[in-house]
Amino acid sequence: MIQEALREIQRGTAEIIDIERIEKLLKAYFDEGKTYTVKAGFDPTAPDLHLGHTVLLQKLAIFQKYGARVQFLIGSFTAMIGDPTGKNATRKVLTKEDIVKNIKSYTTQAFKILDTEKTDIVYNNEWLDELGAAGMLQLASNLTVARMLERDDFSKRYASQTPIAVSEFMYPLLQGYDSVHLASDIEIGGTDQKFNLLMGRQLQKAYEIKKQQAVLMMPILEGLDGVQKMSKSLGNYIGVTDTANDMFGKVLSISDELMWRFYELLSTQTLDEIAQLKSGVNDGSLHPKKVKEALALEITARFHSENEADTAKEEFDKVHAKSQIPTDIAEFECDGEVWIAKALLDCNIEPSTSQARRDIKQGGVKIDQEKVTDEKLVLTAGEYLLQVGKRKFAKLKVN
RNA sequence: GGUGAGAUAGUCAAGUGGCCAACGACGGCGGACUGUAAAUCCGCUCCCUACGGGUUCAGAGGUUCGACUCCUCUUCUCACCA
Repeated sequence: MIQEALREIQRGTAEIIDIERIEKLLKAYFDEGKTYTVKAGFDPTAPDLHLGHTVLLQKLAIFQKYGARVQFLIGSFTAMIGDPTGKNATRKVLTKEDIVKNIKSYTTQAFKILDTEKTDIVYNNEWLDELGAAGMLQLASNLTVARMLERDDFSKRYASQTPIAVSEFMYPLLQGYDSVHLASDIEIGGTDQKFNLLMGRQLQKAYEIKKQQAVLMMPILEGLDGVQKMSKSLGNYIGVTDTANDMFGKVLSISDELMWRFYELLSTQTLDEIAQLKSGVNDGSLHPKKVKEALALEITARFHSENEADTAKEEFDKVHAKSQIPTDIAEFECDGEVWIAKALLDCNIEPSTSQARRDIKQGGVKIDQEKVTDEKLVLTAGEYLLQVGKRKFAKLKVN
């Protein structure tokens, strides 16, 4: 029983520090029904979650299955500093209003995966506000500058002459202090959080709370490009609130290599099943596209419904496999005669008339399925279906 | 506080008086090929109803027929010293 739980917990992890402790906690749960706490911090800087976040959430859900109470920590205080992790520039600081606004949409999305009953939402400003300057100084005395600069992202930024604000140095300390206050048994986060997560262990020791959290790190999910981490600012993300169509299409657009990564980190298929799929693709008995479709269906169904996922697939096949026109197309209207380049701009499918001209020149623009060759074309009254490239569509009615 | 180096398009990075809307790389976009994949190949990549015009090289002034390139001040970054 414990072994099985451990296996599930270890799945897809990048690194676990102090696995013995996790084992003990599980044992206490199975033997005596004792619960324990797992902390995970979330930064309410953006209102939307994407699949990268759900990797963590799914792991938390596994823990809940095996007796954990999740401490869903909202970095309401630390958000005002801005976590430097993975950023190459100082993050802009949010106002309290922004944060409150983000939190609500954030938690509703998270509870699509987490068990509400076994989750405590906590805000770190509750205890960090109290800390005060003296508390801060005491906290800061636990860390040397040299050690701080060992951190990968700090040293990189330093080397590339990107500014680092002193306030950013406080971030790992405060995050670590959260673990002291909450007396967490386990904390999970991405590998990029290693420094911060370990700080929790170190501070728990320094503050003598008689326990040191185990640390579990998940790999960082790559974005659609397969290279950089999934993030909103890079625009390579699949959002939890994306429409079923978008979600399905986005999953299908990832590379075959990346697909296995997504399987490992996002699918609920067992590792054995995944291995089977993999060998099937390798010996040619399974088409990789079929496997990718199955993944896209699974993920889409998780955030919408199976019906919607199926519809998304049909829609997708219609548009791309048979190159027909999608069902839902944004519609626009305008008066009088319009120059084609301007029309494309007004319909938001081209960023400028210059770009529109270029695309026309290169044969990338179609009206009612017909390639446009004349870049001076003027649209007179009537209805048109405009298309740029393969995926940008718009309907325009000229009055 | 002192001294020195630096700031160029989405990013990195050339350019040190006219040949610069600015080499190159990456990214992005369009096309071919496909499985809306990846890889590869071709083209494009500031804006403007365009064989022309307008606005760009941190910001503000100045020198010059002419400045991304020279001078002055300002802002920001980095290094060394204190």
